Amino acid sequence: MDVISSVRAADTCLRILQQIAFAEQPQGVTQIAGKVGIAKGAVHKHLRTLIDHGMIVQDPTTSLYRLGPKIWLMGQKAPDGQMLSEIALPLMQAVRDDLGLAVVLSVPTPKSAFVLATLRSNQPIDIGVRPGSELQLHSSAQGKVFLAFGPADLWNQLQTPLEAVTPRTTTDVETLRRDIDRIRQAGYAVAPEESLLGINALAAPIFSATGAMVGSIGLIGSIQHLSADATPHQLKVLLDLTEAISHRI
Amino acid sequence: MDVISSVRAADTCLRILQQIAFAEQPQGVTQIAGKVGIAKGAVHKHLRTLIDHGMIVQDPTTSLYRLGPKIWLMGQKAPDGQMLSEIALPLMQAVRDDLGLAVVLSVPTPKSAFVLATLRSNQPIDIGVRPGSELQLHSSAQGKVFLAFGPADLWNQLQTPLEAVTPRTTTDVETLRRDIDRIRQAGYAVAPEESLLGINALAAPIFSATGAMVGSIGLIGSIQHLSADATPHQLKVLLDLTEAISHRI
DNA sequence: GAACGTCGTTCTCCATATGAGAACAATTGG
DNA sequence: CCAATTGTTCTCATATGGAGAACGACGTTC
Repeated sequence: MDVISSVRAADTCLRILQQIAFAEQPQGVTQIAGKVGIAKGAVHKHLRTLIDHGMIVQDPTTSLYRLGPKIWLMGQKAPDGQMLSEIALPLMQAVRDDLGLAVVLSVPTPKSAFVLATLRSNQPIDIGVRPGSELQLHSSAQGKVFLAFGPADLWNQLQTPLEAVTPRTTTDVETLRRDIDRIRQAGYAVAPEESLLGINALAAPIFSATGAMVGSIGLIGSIQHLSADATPHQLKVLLDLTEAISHRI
Repeated sequence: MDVISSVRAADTCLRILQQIAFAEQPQGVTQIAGKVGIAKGAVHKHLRTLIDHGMIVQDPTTSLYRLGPKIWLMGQKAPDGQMLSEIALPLMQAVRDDLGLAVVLSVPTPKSAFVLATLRSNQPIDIGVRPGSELQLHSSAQGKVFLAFGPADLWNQLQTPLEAVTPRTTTDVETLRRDIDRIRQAGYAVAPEESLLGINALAAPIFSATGAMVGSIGLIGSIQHLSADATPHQLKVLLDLTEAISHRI
């Protein structure tokens, strides 16, 4: 029962680490145990391990846990993020100001689209995506971009049956495949209300100099501002943006 | 035999992650297995787990492993590093240019002094410390600063018997205790040839606004440039630096 | 101030996940 | 073409991780 396995305890450890990393505030043992779904005692052992490595620290007064210095240094050494978001963010900003839509930068993981940086829309009712979120491959515009332009084995990572996140999510594999083919031809993806009713997304890929897909930009907006058929202006701005970023990498 | 335990597999996982993070180049399975000291097969399982979480990525062409985007984002969210090194680095730079010695910023972990950032000396033969290194508490100037000014339980974390890194390392606990007392009074530590023969270090603590010790600055140089009795000028520059940093946190 | 609720921490114990080691597959270089 | 590297997968005995309960330390409430 070991076949093609990963390490359970390590998985738990990383889930705990993520929980702490992407929480708004320092977390307590009970809180973490609840979210990760394992016993308090076990979580405590993991936290001790993480502390021993300097990955997290425990506030001496509140006894809550937060990220430690080693994580920061490791982050400095991660190659892609730095470049992508230093190059991409200024350009994204211009697009957000032009269109008034939320702009999202994400990169592919083996099973999702990982949100690296976001700019919230500047509308009164603003829409945003939390950095650190992972968007499903089949129910988001950025995910579908990755399926269309990413490595072939991404397709195999798809969890079937496809989860119906909303009534408008594509759950039929064959339909999805045709959608992906269309996206590959068009060079961009739309996902009207596939992740959340009332919300639409438009996304296009970013390529490195070697031609490999390294990420994507997504525009997010309510169906009022971003219809299922994107306006030519929105499309042009998006594709100009992704091309500009691709060009500078 | 569980008592006061941590999680072995998680420990292994984090050691592997560090190995990848602080290596100069992308690492292969065999290389990692060698350095971490566990079987290749086991390492492979851990790497798969880390990939599943987006912590690392495997280069498709070379099949080597390097840090992934999630680490970068987590690094952005780590609170202390950002502040410390944004505030400290410019001030450190001035000191390096003034004295020509290597300047090291480190923070305490439960069992070591963790090197966050360094400026190498600008001499022809330059001396430096790798960021990500962990200096022992008893055999380095910065470690002794932490013992003197840090939380009391750091002292209990000391591995006895004390390892004799060099012939001049203090290995007697009582001698070390007296040394620490002296450091606490003087406000700075020296560690002539205690880590490496021919090399001396001078260090002083950084305090937060609440009076807690949050890190230290170390000056590193050959015994020619930095003698066991530091010059008044060197001492003044160091203490001015740590005070300036403490003041701005 | 006593009884309560909640927190972080520690303990015991058993099903089981883990890591050693060997074998396999896939490259690479001589 | 063989030899010597890699990265990957497999099997299996045994160490180990997680459930659950109990503990000690706070803070709150009546």
